[in-house]
Amino acid sequence: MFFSKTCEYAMKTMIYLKAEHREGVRLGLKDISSHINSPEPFTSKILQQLVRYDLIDSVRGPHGGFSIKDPNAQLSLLQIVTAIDGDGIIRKCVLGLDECSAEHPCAVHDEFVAVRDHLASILSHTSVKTVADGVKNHRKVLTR
Amino acid sequence: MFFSKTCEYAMKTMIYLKAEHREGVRLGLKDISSHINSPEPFTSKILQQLVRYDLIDSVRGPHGGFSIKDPNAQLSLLQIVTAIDGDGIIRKCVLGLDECSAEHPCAVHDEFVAVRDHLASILSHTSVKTVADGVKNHRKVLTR
DNA sequence: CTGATTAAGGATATCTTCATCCTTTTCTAT
DNA sequence: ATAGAAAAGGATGAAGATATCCTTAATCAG
Repeated sequence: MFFSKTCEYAMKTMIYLKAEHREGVRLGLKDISSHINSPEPFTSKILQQLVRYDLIDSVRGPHGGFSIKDPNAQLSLLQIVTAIDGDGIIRKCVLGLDECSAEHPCAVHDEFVAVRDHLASILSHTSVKTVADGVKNHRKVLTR
Repeated sequence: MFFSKTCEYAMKTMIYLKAEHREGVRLGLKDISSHINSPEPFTSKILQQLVRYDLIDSVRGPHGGFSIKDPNAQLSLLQIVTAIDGDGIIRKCVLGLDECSAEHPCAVHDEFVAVRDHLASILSHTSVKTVADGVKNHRKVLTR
């Protein structure tokens, strides 16, 4: 409910690719969608988006597949979310007003600034690596 | 982005009705939708929902219109949100998993529990009355 | 070079959300 | 009683999100 289905699958994909990452190894569409429990053709489109956003690499043909673009870069959940859903959840007024700020606040602005800052902080401070480590250790899951 | 358009309009409607409330006075569809900047026919449907959820009263005919059901009851934003959007934003897994809990956590469960609790707390502790007072004082707005 | 494999791309289908329109019902004032 | 006003209800339309399918392009193994 926080994020679009596309964004959910994108996050799970990135976490899975990170958790399973090994130098020179690529993971195929079937592998990915089965492990994150997502519809194959739809996941294919999302993988294309992630390639265009330079978050992952792709190679066609036998032993082709997908791998995270820069395994050493520090990637946050916020980067994935903003690439797919945009920054609306962080920036847009809760009541849908075009102009809403501390100077010109909507009826509930003051009540929600803290929640949105909290969300933004969690998103920007949570790295895909950290989350992927939890999955590798089998303490956290991507399905069920 | 947090809430559906329907829910945004519903919240603005409830806040407006509360702010303008006077004993025995009703506000019409045109009045409401113009003051909260929402499409009239769509707002009409939402008003019907709010009547069914017992959040507002309606009267037909000349001098008919809408008014909040129980002006003395303490109504929170959470009650409006759950009536319209359900409790998904509070309860559903951020990654869309059916089973996700502290015992069986998804990859990002631990990172998001605090944010969701924060949101739930704000929603349940913010009363429509408090928010409507800000609008009455012209410190907060419902349009632009 | 050829065939098998896998991702990319384009067209299309389905579902939900957002939105409008028209008719019916109810209520008030005269 | 009747006419006008206003909400209720039902049918429908438009747009976006979600999802699928089929063809094309790239890559690799033999």
